[in-house]
Formats: sequence, C-alpha cells, structure tokens
Amino acid sequence: MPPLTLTPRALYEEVAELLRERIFTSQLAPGSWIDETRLAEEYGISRTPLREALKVLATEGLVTMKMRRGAYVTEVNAKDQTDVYHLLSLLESDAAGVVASRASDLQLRDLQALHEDLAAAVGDTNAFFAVNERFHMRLLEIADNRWRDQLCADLRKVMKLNRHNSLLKAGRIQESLREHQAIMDALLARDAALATQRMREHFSGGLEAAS
Amino acid sequence: MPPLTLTPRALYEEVAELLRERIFTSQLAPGSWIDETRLAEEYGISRTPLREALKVLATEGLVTMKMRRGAYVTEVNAKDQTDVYHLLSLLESDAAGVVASRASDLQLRDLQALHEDLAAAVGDTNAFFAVNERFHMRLLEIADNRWRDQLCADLRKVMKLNRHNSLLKAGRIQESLREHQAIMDALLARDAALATQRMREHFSGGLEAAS
DNA sequence: CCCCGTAATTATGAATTCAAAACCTTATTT
DNA sequence: AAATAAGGTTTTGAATTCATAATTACGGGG
Repeated sequence: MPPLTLTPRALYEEVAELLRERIFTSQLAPGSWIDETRLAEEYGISRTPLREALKVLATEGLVTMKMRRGAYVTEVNAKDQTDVYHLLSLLESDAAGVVASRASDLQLRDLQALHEDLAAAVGDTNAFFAVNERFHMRLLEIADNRWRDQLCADLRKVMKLNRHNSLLKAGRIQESLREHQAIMDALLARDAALATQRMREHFSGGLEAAS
Repeated sequence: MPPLTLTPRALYEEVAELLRERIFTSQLAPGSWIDETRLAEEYGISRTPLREALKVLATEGLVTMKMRRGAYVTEVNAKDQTDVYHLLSLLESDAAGVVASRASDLQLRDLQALHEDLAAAVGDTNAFFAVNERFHMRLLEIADNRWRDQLCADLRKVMKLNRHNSLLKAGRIQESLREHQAIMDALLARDAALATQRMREHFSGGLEAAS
C-alpha cells in the first residue's frame, strides 16, 4: 500500500487550513506580511493554490489583501473583538432557543452527555477547552441551520486571531461550567426563552473575563 | 484620455462581482455547472483569476466546489431560504436595537431622510426596492459593526439566489412602508427593545409574504 | 440488444512562465 | 548632507503550459 494520497480535500483547502493554524498560533502574527514565495516553497507547492487559499482566508476575514502589495494577516483591534463576540453571542443564543424548542429527546441526551464530559474535564484545562468547543458546535448542529454553523465557525476563527482573548479564560472554568449547567437545565426544560437568555449570559460572562 | 484602467479593484474581485450578477439574474441557474474555459474566454481573461473568483464565491456560499468536477451554482432549497432569512432577521433586528441606543441625532436624521425617500418611492416598485435596500444598509452601517455588515451582505446575496423569493414582495409595498414607519418611530424614540421587536416583525412579515 | 471495457477527448488542478508594479539601492545634484 | 532620480531587484498578478482525473465515444463480447 504505497502513497495513498487519495486527495481527501482540495489542495487549496488543505493549504488554507495550514495557514489558519499558523495564524491562530501567531506563527503568522497579526499585521505581518505573508510571503507567498517563501510559503509555497516551504510547503513544496506552487504559488497558485496558495494564492487561492489566501483569497479564501481573505473572504473569511482572517487575511487582508492589499492591492498590488499582497496579503497581510488581519489585525483585529479591541472593537473588532467585541463586535465579533457580540455576533457570536447573538447567533448562538438564538441557536440555544431553537434547540430548546425543536431538538429531539435523543439530541438533548447527546448534549447532556457532552455536558457531563465537560464536568469531568474540570481540572484539565486543555480538555475542558476542547469539550467546551465540541458542546457549542454540537448545539449549533442540532439547531440545524448550516448557514449559521458556517457563520459561527468563521466568527470563532476571527476570535482566535487574538490568542490572549480566547473565548474561554482559564480562570473561568468553574463559572463556565455552572453557566453550562444552567443552559442544559433550560434546554431540558424546553424553555426556549430561558435557554436563549442563559446562553447570552454565558457569553456576556466570557466577555467580562476577557476585558 | 485613453484607457484609464487604474485597476480600481483586483481582477478576481471584478470577476466575482460579474459572476454574482449572473447568478442573481439566473443567467447562471442554481445547480448548473460553471464552465471555466467558456467564461474565461468570454471575459477575455485567463482561468487563473476566474478560478480565484470562484473560490471566493464558494466561501460566500454562492457556488459549491465539487472535487475534480468543478464549480456549480449553489442550490438553495426552501429550508435554506428560511434559515438564511432567519439569520438576517436576527442580525438586522439586533442592529436596529443598537441604532436606537447608540446612533447620533445626525445619523437618525439621515435614516429619517432615507425613510422619506422610501415613502416618496411608493408607486415605483423598482425605486422602492432600491431605497429599501439602501435603508437597511445604512441602518447596518450606523450600527457600526463591520463584521455584521459583511455577514448581512453575504446572506442577502444568498437570498438573491432565488429570484422569486425576494426579500420584498411587490404586493407588500404599502405594508412594508408602514412597518418601516414603525421602526423609524421606535428609533427616534430611542427605544432599543421596541426597535428590535419591530424590525423582527418587519422581517417576519416578509417571510409570510414569501411563502 | 444491452453491457462492459478501453481509447480518445475534455476539464480540472497545479506548476511554470511572463509582464508589470512596487521596492530598494545607489549615485548624482543642489 | 539631504533630497531625489535612475537603475536594478523583488514580488505581485495573470497567462500559459502541463499532468492527470473524469467523461464520452466507440467497439467487442455476452
């Protein structure tokens, strides 16, 4: 069984993902110029798919194209940060309401299981972060609006541009878990307005912690 | 004064705009395959910038890339339509609330002027549509969240994929105007909750008319 | 007559090449 | 010495070329 390339995704998407990773880890720092030639060489590809990937990232907002002078990692200032956060809060809170109204019992049990994983992960910060993200993703999935999923995914990517303004501060783990519990309670009670409200509070807690 | 190209935008953006126009006017119909070679030839450009434009459109959701078989105009079904509409409603209603809370008096007067233009355009359906769009855009501008602006712009593009599910039905002009009046009243009263509420009603009216 | 396998054609994806704009270095002039 | 103009270099943007996957057309066999 030799190479087995199989091309799971298009090359330009693969490259876009690699670039996102570099941006999120600040290997490509906000405001810095992106050297197409160097990166293409480093990845062992031509500039063509790399440039396609950059255009995708530009549409997502991670990268800013300047006419005739190439691509730069987007700089998000404090206002951008809160603006994006506000939108995430709005979209995900609404999603929580939808889930409370329309999720099947099975789906709610699924979320509950994830929530229990979350509770079990207190103590391991990294694991908590990961499960937390999975919980939010799953909630969005259940809300069943692929357009919102995409929007939230993109917004979360932008939030990651500022490494130090993570959506979830290390010091807030206990509090965050309590908020999640409150959200789960509202979901299980199938109280849409309350679920929306509590998700909004969850986000607003995160914002205060970030400032 | 000969050519004066001056390159106002990048070529790939120019092409993306042309393609959007074709998609919105159904010259490129939903579900249909996009012939790169033919279009590039028609526009007198190479496939390279055209393919970049297609990738941008794919990120916006207007076209769908299928591995090794090219680009297709996205088909939006009825659920997509209502899903996207729901998000627009959510985002713009929130924007209305923000405007009610935070707009300057000057900005509100600006909106008021646009609203009066709208009232004057009753009778000329096309003009009404155009001014209506300007009103919504201006409101978003004033809400001052460039990320939301971008999101709403993209969502409106997707709405336009279905020519017959326009955001504003011809038969609803009178009703739409009344709803706008109600929104303006709430804005001028600086009642954020009411403005949000009325914008939501405005959208929900549009949805009923579309179904 | 239909089905399948193989060759020819076509279209995609990516590399390479090319033109021109922006940048940098250097030298000349004031 | 500072400013600026000229020339060379780098880098972007776009066209062209090339390899390969997919589709179609064709022909043989069941």
